[in-house]
Amino acid sequence: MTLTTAEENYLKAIYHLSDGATKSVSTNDVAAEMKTKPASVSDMLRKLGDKEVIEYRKYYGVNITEEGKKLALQTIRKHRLWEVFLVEKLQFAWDEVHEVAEELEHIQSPLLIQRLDSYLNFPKFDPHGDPIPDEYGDVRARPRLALNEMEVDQSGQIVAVKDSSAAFLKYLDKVGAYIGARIKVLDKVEFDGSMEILVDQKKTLFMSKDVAANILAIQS
Amino acid sequence: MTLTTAEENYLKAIYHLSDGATKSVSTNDVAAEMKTKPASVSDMLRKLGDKEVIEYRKYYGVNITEEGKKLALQTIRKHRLWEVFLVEKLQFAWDEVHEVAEELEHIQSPLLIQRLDSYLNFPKFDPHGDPIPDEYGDVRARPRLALNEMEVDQSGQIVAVKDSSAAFLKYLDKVGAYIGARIKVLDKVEFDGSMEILVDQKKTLFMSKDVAANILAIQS
DNA sequence: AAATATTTTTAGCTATATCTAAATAAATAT
DNA sequence: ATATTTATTTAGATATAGCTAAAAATATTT
Repeated sequence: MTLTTAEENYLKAIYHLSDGATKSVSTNDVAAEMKTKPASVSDMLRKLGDKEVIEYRKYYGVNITEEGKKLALQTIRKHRLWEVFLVEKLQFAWDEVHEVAEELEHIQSPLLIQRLDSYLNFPKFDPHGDPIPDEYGDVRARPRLALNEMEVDQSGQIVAVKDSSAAFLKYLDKVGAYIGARIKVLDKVEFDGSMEILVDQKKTLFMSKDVAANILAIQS
Repeated sequence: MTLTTAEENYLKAIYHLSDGATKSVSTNDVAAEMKTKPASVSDMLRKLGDKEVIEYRKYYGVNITEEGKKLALQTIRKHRLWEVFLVEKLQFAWDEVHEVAEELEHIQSPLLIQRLDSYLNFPKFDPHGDPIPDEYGDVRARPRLALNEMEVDQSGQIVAVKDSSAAFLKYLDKVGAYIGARIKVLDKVEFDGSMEILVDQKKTLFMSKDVAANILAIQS
């Protein structure tokens, strides 16, 4: 099953709106997400239904099929790998990558994606901390938890931030925390919830509970 | 002036067919190059004429304009930079890059190309030895000459091969010659035209006139 | 210079992806 | 349970990019 660029974009939107293929999605929601008119969406849903990537019952919204989920995850995989490339290799900022990745994700070449993945050292998360599905569409999305929820002696890796304001990112950069950093909780003060964190097995970092609550990590 | 992907491809074809904007090009030639029908080409020529990237006189073929030349060179620049990326960074083979680069060249992001250029260290030639235009469309295509036309003590850089058969490429690889290699002519035997070449200031290479005639270099 | 051949264009059709306006189905309120 | 509102679909346009078949212009032969 091959999809056009437009179909791929719609399918991706439906996948996102359906919260990873669980709930069903309305025509209006898709129109809002895609910034098109409901009439255009109806048309596209019929097409995607014919291709059996969604289950479409007129007037009752759509559910993504297993096949559709697989295709959507492939597109998401490509998008996120390109984001990693743009940030790590071409020095793009977090907020500059989305639009370009939106174009790059539609390049058709399995070899290209395979090689890119390898070149980037098989990253598991994109620069925003979102997980990158593997080539079979599996997302090994280990549950993310805020740093303040971790216990003393637990180790993990920073994968995202809740607050992505310039001020907060600047602060993180200054203290040497970053997406991908390996961390370990050295101490947790019961009184105010502030924490002592070991970063990359060398730097020690003190942070308030407020800061810790805005940093997301996976346990390892 | 912005062009669609299809328009960009036609313009590139016209640029190539017109031998770098000199001669005029017929509808049939464009149709052959683009693998479409002359009727489709007529339509497209009218559009490109309206956008003033070509000068179109019905029944008399087209000439590319200065504006069109600039745009075509930008597309060519992007194509060739991506080819360098695919070969140097993602280990693609020479003959695997064209189709993917054909897709990548249409990504619209000046920043992306600027950064890619810098990341690749401002290459002047693509993996086939074709020159990469700069961001103003200037092609500093220093004249290429066959190795056997160079004189003793002259230095240069290998930029292309005439014979790109697998056998010849294999041979070159084996003896340590490659696109981009810096070379110097150490000796030239008058009797049979065979040559002694210094490669990258370390390896010395003996080659027959036949081989030398199939290697293209620029002088430095 | 007229006839023939070739090239190019036009006219009309198809498919994708969008739109607006009108019609219809479903959901909500009275 | 009927009326009203909201959501969705259908019908009929538009633009791009392709096609075939027929018409027209140019080029080549005789």
